[in-house]
Amino acid sequence: MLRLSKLTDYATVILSHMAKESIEVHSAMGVAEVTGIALPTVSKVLKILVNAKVLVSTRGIKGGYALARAPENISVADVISALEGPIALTECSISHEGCEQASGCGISDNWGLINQAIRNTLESITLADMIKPAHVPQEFMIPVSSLYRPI
Amino acid sequence: MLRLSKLTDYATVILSHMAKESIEVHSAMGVAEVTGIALPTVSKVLKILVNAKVLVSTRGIKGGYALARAPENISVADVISALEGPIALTECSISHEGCEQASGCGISDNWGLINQAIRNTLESITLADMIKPAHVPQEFMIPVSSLYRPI
DNA sequence: CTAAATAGGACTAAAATAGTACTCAATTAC
DNA sequence: GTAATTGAGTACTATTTTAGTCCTATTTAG
Repeated sequence: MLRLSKLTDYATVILSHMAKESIEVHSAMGVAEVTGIALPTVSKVLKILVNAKVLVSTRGIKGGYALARAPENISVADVISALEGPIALTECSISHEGCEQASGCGISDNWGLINQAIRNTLESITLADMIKPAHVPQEFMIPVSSLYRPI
Repeated sequence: MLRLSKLTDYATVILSHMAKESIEVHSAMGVAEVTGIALPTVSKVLKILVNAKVLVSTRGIKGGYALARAPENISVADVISALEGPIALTECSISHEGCEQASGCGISDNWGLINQAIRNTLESITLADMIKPAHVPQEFMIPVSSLYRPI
């Protein structure tokens, strides 16, 4: 299904919540209560997001988590790659190691193209967009195939 | 990593091979030999592709598999959805069942938008494109975010 | 010093995926 | 008509990945 892991899904829910609220610092427990996600799981996700520099944390009795930058500057791609690593559909887009196909394959460049297209899409959408009510435009992308035609 | 399953990867390799060869009918064994993928696995993938109507098969002593239509008319999206089901990043893009977030969520419409963008990308690329040498254009998509701005 | 909060890592259980094997059905060559 | 060849369908097992939990530091306000 080309689907994201649950943790990534949680991450978007958590970040949307944090972006919507005006308060700056959120404790893991607070987030857990609002989102309904179990505390240990929330905690895990928050830690990962700090490592990925999407959030910043402060420890201690008044500590908690806050967005590392404005919602306009946090892309969906940031969130996904924080939780799932580099955005690449196929193994060979990351490394060719152990790919017996290597020589005869010839499609890996094309995968690179596809990955790039998807990465662009995901980088174009920010947390700020996610918390706005969506309006779905009729046509919102140029088909990539048009670019394969002779320049 | 947002990555595809191995079977989907195999499917693209197999289909590329079939699209490149001028002969029309390929036996499972032949494909296995050329691609280096184990026969039972090739066989499994081929059967799935027949069910998804990407391939057609004929049984009997001269039987085998052939593309159901021209490579120009088989998209990467066809292949992915054959192997992995509908292209949707999040569970709630397919069904809202059992989503406690339901009321307060408000981001599911935005996920729908993202999914649509990715689906468009994948539908734009065909098997014919995959077997061509890639040339990577500098800029090949309009950023989706530009469409969030007031119409 | 103590309470409240995050950091980091280890561990377990559950689910998805990959891969294989086996039996049935169809077609063709002879 | 029969045997050989090829795909169809299904079921099973092993492996890998993911999810979720818990425990033990570390930091800081008061």
